[in-house]
Amino acid sequence: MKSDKPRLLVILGPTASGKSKLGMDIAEGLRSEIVSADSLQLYRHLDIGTAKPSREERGIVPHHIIDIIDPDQEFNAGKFRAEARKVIAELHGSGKGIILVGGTYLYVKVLLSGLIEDLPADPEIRNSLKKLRSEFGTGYVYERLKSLDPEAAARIHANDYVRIERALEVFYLTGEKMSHLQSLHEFGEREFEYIKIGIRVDREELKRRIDLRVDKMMDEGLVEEVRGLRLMGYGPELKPMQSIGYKEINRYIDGEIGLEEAVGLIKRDTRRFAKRQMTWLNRDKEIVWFELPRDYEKAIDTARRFSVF
RNA sequence: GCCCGGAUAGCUCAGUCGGUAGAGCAGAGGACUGAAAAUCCUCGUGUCGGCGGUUCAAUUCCGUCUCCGGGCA
Repeated sequence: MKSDKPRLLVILGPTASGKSKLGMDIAEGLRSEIVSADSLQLYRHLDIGTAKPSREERGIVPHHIIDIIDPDQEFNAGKFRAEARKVIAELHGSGKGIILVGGTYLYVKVLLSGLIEDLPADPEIRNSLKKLRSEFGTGYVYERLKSLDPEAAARIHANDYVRIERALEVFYLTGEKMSHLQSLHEFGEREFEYIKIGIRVDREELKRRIDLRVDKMMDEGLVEEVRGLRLMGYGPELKPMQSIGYKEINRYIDGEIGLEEAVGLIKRDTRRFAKRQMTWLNRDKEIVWFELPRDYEKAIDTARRFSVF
């Protein structure tokens, strides 16, 4: 029974696990294109530090949702969802295979399972909440959430300001409790057919790969890239400039730390990031796992069989 | 060779007026519904350098040995 839902091959794995290469290898010769679910590769001018696929690679296999906004533009999971659905509809319409390569699990999740509708971010509400926080402290803001939406407060830690702010924002935006809206939604949407392929890499091996990759970024001129961004007027306070690699190099440029120290911190933070990514992936029971590099051929084989179907 | 310091968690060190010990960093695990490469939570047993002695009890006091600093010859 053939459905006309778009079919997605989803490739998941921690940073530096070889997702992009695997995606490319699968796509080649399959009339497939890659949709990137990466919260940083979508910024222009952040190339080296985000390990963005090169021009040549993108010439061989078209990539989408890369280089779509400037570093000072706002982006979020909701915008990703809208953009990705649009791209996928187009690809599906022209009969192309679709490979979703995801480093940002939240983006993959909201694309595949939906998002509470009509709940955009509101900068004004956020700013006034931030003012409240700086005046009276996070605890005060948390108490407010407790009185307005105790269920949400119970699930959010008193120090997790980002989530406290969002839950309050939702309440002020809609007059409804975020906890209630979440219980209605529960990620129940199934708009696509998909298979999730997960890449597992031995911990020591991943550490080696991360170290190598960071050294390579330095050789390729990460410092120059960050200097260039600063010259273009993109300051260290911007969201993408606070991400791993950019944050540390900015501190180096501003004389806070030495270059070697910066490189060490990038490696460490990348390792920690990979662990956080794995926390998501380990919990996702839909993932079919492949140990790399050992199961490389097997992974490609499984993917092709799904795509050709 | 002599004198003075050190030797305690993977690393740097604190501490126990004698009752088998704890910080920082590193590391590990977890949460996550428009900031997500963000944000946040939890986790510290280790021959307290070896061997003797004193003591009800020694990682702690004493002796001795080993190693590492520094100084004097």
